[in-house]
Amino acid sequence: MLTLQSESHMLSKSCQYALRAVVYIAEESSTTQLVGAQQMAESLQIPKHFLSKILQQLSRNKLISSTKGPNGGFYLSRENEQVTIDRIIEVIDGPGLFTACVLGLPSCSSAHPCPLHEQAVGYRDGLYHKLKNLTIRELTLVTRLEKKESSTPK
Amino acid sequence: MLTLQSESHMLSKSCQYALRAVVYIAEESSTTQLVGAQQMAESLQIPKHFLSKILQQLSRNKLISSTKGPNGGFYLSRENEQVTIDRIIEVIDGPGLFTACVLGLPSCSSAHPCPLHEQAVGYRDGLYHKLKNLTIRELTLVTRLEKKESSTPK
DNA sequence: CAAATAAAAGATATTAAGGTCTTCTATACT
DNA sequence: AGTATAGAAGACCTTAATATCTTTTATTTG
Repeated sequence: MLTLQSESHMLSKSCQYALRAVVYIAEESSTTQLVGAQQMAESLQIPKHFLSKILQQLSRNKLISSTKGPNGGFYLSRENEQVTIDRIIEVIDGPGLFTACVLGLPSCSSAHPCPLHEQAVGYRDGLYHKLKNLTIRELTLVTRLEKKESSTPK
Repeated sequence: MLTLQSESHMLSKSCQYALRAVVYIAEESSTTQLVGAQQMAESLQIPKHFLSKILQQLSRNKLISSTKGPNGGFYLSRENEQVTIDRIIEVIDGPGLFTACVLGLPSCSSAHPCPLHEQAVGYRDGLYHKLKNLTIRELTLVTRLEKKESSTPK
């Protein structure tokens, strides 16, 4: 474990940033009060310009909304709030995570499964199904609920 | 989806190679007939020297065995056959995949869950449990079974 | 013991992800 | 209209993963 080590993390850093940013936008912004990339980068401890790129990409793909100029920033439209988490992952990391073979075999499929196919697919499809039905808005509600619970004295 | 794209794959390429190699060794080698890195690289279509490094790392960590010299190569000892798949992933990619937060938050835990914690942990732990109880030997048996099934005429 | 073989080791190259900086453009407000 | 603000865009740099090449060491076999 000296030289070789990838620290595989399932989602790329870009994608992790994207998800954290979207949650932040959902929580901190409203149609009257937008949230800037600057502020977001500081609060989330993400390099500003790198975050900007990610936000732009999400914006271009209509997953979040933005306005330029003074008091500009990012926010979620009604439509954006219904965007599901799998879409964000798909836009940033591509569809590979939920479709590609765990062993990277192009020929692997349910008809010609690799040795790990069955083990992996169950896990993957389950998560995919949840994420496909989990909207940005719902995700923040979950968070608020969890926060409330964890602040309850035991 | 133009410039930014990570093609996240859950397991690093090194790790995918490692798993494919281990399966290959389990299937093709015996205590009398070892399998060389050369042959393995050709059969599995993996860069030879890169594969060698991975095999060395597995060998150093006692997950596979090797002997040098003519007719040398890699094989699985009795102990190696009982090695579980999670160990291979751990040695190559580190323990992160099964412990780190999906969003990359260091503070995330079941006590202080991130918004995706519950969604991710259930499936992750499920897969981990399976891999932790799946030995190299068992994995090849699964493969053989699947091959047999897929060769059965419908 | 010499020659051949094959893994081990390590230096080096390539590529892609991650991160930074500068310039440009749209918008709001005076 | 002019100026300040903040996102958009793109060039550029750094680091880590991936890949290649060369040398060394251990082992077998004649």
